[in-house]
Amino acid sequence: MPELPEVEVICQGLRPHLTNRLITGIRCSGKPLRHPVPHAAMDELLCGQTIRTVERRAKYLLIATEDETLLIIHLGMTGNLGLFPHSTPVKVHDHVRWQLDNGLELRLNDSRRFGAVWLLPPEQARNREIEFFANTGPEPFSSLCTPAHFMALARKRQQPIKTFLMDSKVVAGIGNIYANEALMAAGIHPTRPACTLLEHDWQRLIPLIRRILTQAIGCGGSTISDFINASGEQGYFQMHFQVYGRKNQPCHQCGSPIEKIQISGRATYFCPICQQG
DNA sequence: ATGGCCTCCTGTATGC
DNA sequence: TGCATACAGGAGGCCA
Repeated sequence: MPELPEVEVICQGLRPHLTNRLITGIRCSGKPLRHPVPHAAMDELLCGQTIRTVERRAKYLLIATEDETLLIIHLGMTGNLGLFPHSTPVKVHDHVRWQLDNGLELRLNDSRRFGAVWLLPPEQARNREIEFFANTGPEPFSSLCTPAHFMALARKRQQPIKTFLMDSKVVAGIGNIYANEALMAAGIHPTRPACTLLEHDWQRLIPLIRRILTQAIGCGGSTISDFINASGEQGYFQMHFQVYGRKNQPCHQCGSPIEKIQISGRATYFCPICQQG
């Protein structure tokens, strides 16, 4: 899926096109995504509303209207959002289309249908951190992301640090790619038990997580197979991967072959020489 | 409470 | 070429 950088790139790309646009109609394929698409609720609460803000929280895109109704979109593994003229032929896996008053429509295309769409009425939307994001950890860039935060949650966690970083209850937005890359940058072995990281480890790791996410956003995200931004352009951060997808290729730091293992069922890449910490 | 496994679904790559 | 199998950016549920 799009991880935090890819959702941020889509969010920034869509914002100028969606802000102050009127939603005039909603079309659905009828196929469920992760959950049934709330078509009727969107017809009732979203149609005729003007979009005021477009934001990101974790890997979710948040689109709020003038009366503070909140449309929440998650892209799962293969979800893509793009703007197209109404007349553009609908593609296979175009599951939701939000029609706008300027002849364009926002289309959610998702072949695997692991994505999801929710609609929160104004009251719930105002309390979204409690109503919807109660189990979502702080943003990586938030001042809440301190060594103390991570150490408190990791205190009894024997699980691998990589799995811990990917736990959205711990910190939002870090998926498989950026967990791999951040641990490489910090020289930390991905299987190291989370509870064994000391304060100075977190003091090093947290800024590296932020740096990598920032660089990825600056590159327009990472395009592995099918990620494209809202304008249909690819991202280029994959050119900067140090470990992800580089099994048996030489480490850019020391030249030894990058190894690939499974951790909690997820592909994990690391340099056995550079990541002994 | 913790951690590992499985599932949702489709497309693509790989191997026989 | 054709078919079977493995694997892929997420995340939540279930079970030990």
